[in-house]
Amino acid sequence: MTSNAVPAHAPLELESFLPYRLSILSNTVSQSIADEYTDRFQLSMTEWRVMAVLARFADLSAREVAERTRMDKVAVSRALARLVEAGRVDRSTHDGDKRRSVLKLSEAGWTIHDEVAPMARAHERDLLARLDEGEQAQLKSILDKLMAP
Amino acid sequence: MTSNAVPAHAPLELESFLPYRLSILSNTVSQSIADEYTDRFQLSMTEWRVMAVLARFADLSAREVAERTRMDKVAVSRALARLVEAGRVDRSTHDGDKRRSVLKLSEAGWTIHDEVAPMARAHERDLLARLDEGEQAQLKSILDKLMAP
DNA sequence: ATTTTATAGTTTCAGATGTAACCATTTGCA
DNA sequence: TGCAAATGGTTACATCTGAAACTATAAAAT
Repeated sequence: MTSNAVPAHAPLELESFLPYRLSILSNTVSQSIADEYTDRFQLSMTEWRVMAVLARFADLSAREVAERTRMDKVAVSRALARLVEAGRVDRSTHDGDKRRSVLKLSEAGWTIHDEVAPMARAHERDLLARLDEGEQAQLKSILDKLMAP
Repeated sequence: MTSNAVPAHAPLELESFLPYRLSILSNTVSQSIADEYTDRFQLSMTEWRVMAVLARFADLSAREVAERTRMDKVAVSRALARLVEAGRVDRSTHDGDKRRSVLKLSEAGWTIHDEVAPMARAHERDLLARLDEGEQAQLKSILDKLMAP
């Protein structure tokens, strides 16, 4: 009497489940980049992200760094403490608002940045080399749509 | 004398840097799914991943679960400890090899699975709804290429 | 002006994570 | 056979992480 049967379970097919695939791909890529700088510069992935944002936008506050990196403000606070301690980021106080910090890469910070950034770009290039021109454009456009607010 | 100038720093443009975009997208998607089951079932993201794999492939060993989820074997061991403790996974010992465990979802595990899996699929559907048919096929094909070994 | 509310940032605590060391069992091979 | 190397899995440790509580300052409301 199969007409009364309990509906079969419907497990996710992880191999083709988009959130799962994105997670695997993202972790693989980020980790392989991080592997190149963590040992060499004693730099964590969160610290590098903060540095990359400060390289692009100077004089941000910690909150603005958190917004741009999409990291937790606590994580940013801790990453900054280490970066300032290591002399890689200069921190001062905002003129008109003593709560806000004003952050920028130091000389030493820029030196590290200028070594790590090309490595990161090389990884991106290697990854994109698996796609032809058209596919690269498609990917960009698709990510735009998936990430639209 | 600009011909002698030091080369300008070349910061990454994070907005368009692929590894960064993948990371943001992946975290946003996975987290929004997890938000729906963590509180309701006291289930962590790693635990859910283990359950999803065991739903699809029964009688795996812990090492096989680690392979399929791409999680660390320690993370798997701990997730399994909690799942077994909570009665969501049944663990026995392999007949011919006393080192290996044999894992499967329990009744209670299946009950939870059958609530969470449709939620996860709904999220994937909502995400893919931002793309037309052609784009969905392109994305699939592009991910295949980016994730090829 | 004074009080309330909001914001920037840090600290604390409790849980999660990865690496390395570890135990038990099995396999390979002398 | 017996012993070294490999494998499945857990434990210990040190680090990292997020939520909530906290401090200091600024903005808004009365």
